[in-house]
Amino acid sequence: MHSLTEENYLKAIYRLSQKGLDKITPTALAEEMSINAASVVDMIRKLSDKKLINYDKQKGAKLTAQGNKIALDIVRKHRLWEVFLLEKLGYSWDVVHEIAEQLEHIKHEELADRLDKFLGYPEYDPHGDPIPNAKGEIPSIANTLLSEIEVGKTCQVTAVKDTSAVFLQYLEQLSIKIGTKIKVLEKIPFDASMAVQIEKDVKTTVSKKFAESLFVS
Amino acid sequence: MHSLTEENYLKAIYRLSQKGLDKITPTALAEEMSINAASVVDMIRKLSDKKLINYDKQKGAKLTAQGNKIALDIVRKHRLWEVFLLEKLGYSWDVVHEIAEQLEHIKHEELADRLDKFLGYPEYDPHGDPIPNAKGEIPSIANTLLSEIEVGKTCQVTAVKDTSAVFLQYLEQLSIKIGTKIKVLEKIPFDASMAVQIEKDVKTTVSKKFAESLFVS
DNA sequence: TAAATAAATTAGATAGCCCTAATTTAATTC
DNA sequence: GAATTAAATTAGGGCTATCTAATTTATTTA
Repeated sequence: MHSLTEENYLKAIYRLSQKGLDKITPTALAEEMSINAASVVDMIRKLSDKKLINYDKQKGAKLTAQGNKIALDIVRKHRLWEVFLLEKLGYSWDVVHEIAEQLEHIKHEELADRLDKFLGYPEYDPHGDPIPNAKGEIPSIANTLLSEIEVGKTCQVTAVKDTSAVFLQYLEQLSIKIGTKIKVLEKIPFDASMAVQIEKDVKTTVSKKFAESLFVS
Repeated sequence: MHSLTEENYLKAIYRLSQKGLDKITPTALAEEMSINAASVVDMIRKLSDKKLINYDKQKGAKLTAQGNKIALDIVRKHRLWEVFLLEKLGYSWDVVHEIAEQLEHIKHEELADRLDKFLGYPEYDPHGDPIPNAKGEIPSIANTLLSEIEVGKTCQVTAVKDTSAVFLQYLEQLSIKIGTKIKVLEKIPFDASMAVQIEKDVKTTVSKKFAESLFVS
């Protein structure tokens, strides 16, 4: 069996590789997990011994098939619980993450599947992240940023790239959620900010940072 | 903050005092928790230092007001999650306990209250145990055993005293659940077994052990 | 009450996961 | 390429929660 801590390492490795990091180094992991690099080195050895990752100083850490399966399972549970917390318990999307960080480690054979069924087999979590299905298949992921949309075009929010509470609260304030339509009215060359129209009424200006934190399609 | 382990000790102490044990000794706790008595002694010191319990070699361990509050909170969450698992995820009542053992430790300010609301403010868990409300008030508890019912009388199942999987599965097999009506047809003096009728049709004989494991009213 | 038994406690270890402070190794920069 | 800087690793601890093996203290029992 694997411990809660091991699961968190696997998840972090998964997350970093999803981010497109080609080489997952102890330092990168330490940074990601807010932990000391020396501790990471210990755990890397442990996970290697258990054949959950392969580690090579040149190539960094990579999940093995087995490690990937565990990581995906945690991610699946995390995102399902997020849906539960938001839809059933009425939590706001800036809070669900931290609770799901705990819930994702609850262990029981059928739990994920039963939860999945109860929630109606959702494909995306409240932040727009795809939920792996029981087979470990993942719906395609959004990759166009709001900042890439041309002036005059309208797009629809598919996911958030930044899931920090401050950003999510700001979105809440602007009434932006997954599915919200946004029309790009103008791009200001000076600071790459954008004038946008949110769902027929609201017009506002958002920063470069903002436009690069929202996925759209 | 208190650790998961501390919570489990507090819960065990609570459970033993609910069972009517007047003196909660290290040995009793060790037995209850399937743990070594020496470990218990250590933790008793720790919990005393934190003022969550009072310990006295003569009187044994007692929860302080603060310790009781934590224990009640865990019990509340445990029982609410059991209701969730049974009613929403369709788990059977012999399984919900072990999963709730994990879920009860999930920490978030409003979680218990939101779950409570979502479930419609249930008063009893699937085993008939009372669920403390947000104020820590507990509905009255069943205390009449099936074995105490006189011949000819009919009673109704309110709770199970024994929550082991084998017993619960046996009840399932007999179609006995909370609320089921049972009529006592005969008591056999030889071994204190009982002939009973379950809800108008089924007649069967149950052992002394069985009759002492079901609460009725 | 003395002896035997049981319970409580202490002492000393261990495993898991983390840390700081070297040290070694690799990558940059001058 | 030598010097500097950064990253990886090792060495040595710390803390929590557990254990086993004494030892001390109570409680029974003969």
